[in-house]
Amino acid sequence: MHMESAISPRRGIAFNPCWSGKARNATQAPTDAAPGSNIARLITDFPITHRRLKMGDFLFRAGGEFSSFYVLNAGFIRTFSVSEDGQERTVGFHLRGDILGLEAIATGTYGCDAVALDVCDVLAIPYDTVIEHGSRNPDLVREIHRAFSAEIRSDRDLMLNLSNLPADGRVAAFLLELSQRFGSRGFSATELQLRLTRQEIGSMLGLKLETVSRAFSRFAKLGLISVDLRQIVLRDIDGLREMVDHPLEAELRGALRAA
Amino acid sequence: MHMESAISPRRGIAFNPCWSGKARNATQAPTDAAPGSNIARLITDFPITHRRLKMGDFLFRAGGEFSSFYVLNAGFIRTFSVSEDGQERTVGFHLRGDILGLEAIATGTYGCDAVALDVCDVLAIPYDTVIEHGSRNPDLVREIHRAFSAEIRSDRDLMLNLSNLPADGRVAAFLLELSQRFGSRGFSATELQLRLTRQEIGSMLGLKLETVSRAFSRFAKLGLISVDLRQIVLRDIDGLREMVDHPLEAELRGALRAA
DNA sequence: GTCGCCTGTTACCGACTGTTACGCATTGTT
DNA sequence: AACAATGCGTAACAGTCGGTAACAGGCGAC
Repeated sequence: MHMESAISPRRGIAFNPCWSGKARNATQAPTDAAPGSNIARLITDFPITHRRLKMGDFLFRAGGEFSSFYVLNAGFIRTFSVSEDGQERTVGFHLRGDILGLEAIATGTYGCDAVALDVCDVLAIPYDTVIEHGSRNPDLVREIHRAFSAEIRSDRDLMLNLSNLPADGRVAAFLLELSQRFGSRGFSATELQLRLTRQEIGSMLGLKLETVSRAFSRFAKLGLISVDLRQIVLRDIDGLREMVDHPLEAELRGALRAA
Repeated sequence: MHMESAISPRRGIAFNPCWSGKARNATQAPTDAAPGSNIARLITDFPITHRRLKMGDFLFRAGGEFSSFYVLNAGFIRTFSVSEDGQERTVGFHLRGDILGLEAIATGTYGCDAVALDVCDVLAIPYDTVIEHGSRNPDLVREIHRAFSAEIRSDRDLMLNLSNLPADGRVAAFLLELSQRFGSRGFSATELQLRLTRQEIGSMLGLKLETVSRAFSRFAKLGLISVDLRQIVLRDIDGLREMVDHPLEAELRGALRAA
């Protein structure tokens, strides 16, 4: 069906261990950095299948039958759901180390679509095998719970942002969160290569693409960032934080400084 | 500290089995109805402590050390988080059968405050004991995963609503969701006793209290509901659904019918 | 009883965001 | 090379929602 990706089963796993480890943001719990890596490390004695995706391939589709969840080993994946009227709404943007498909356990079917934004390498972890291993490996169970729990946390955070911040604040928060996740995974925390269109970003933040565009333009004018299409350079992290915490003042101060 | 509630340890559990069972909404997965009940049923051979709360008591506070999660057996609980600037934002409204505290596993501390809106009876389920039991009871592990997963799902749904619906749509969706949850737990699905202030509802939906108030008034004027302070009677469920799906048309049609 | 406090309702105004439209650059196709 | 399609930036306009304020009702303290 939609499984045109290469499959490469092996014994043991080859989870890329090359993230530099130095968490840039000291306030962040280590489990947040890459929930998937710990789980992958704990699963050492049964075959894991690698799935390779090329750009545009689907890792899973909404409604598809659940049997495995996935740990993203390399590449970028966007998850989104499509409403009855055809509107596509981005749910998340995933980097190396992220876990996908956890939300499918409750109903037995995936709740959203997951599409590769780049060439990806994904570990498929069969759920039944996890359950089986869990009975003799409590650490694995704990680690899975941590991953679940972290997922709930970050969803909650996003929710609070969505419901309480104006457009500029949301966009600033989005950039900061992305920066922090990139940084903790060994990418540059200041030079962000967005793989999402304005449209996709907007649909994740509850904004229209023009609004996202305006926010980027404003930030650039205030010297907070530099924008070149999907290449964003963060120039004033504190300024962006200020934009999240006190959107109005930040706007005013920036305007004064520019004048 | 803040643990002034009565504690009554027992062997085995006495999870109130009196919900009528007939799920009113056939489209709903049974696990959604009361995730906690299944878990409670699976834990039969170790002591569970009941905690009784009176109105205003806290079940847990944000930042408090995590050791147990909780299944609400009777009563109503509101969870909320407080931002640095003192703003209080409602995270959820919980009924009998709901599980609380799952988000705490990742960091080891609770992520929000949970306060009783009424006299409550809560089962405290020590996490360590769950892990221990999980090793010989895979069904328990699965059930916990289902609860986690369902939590993520419902958070996502709420998130999509928040980011994509106008004020009226959000309020209508809130009422419908509440109706369905009340119904599936044996309460009336049409006569809702809100235990939340307009302020608290608004902070959950990303709206100001006046906006919530106005939405209620509009709905009442359109004959969709009757409002008497926190007592709401749903009079036109389909009309409310229409308000969620096509807010503009619903408003117009209603106005025409009223004229 | 009266006062103060809290919750809730309603009105008015202003700010922000969505809508629409247009222009431009890039990419890939014919 | 010309063309269409897509992504992106900008501007004018309109609609929605939040801020402020005034008022009513319930409730407890005094």
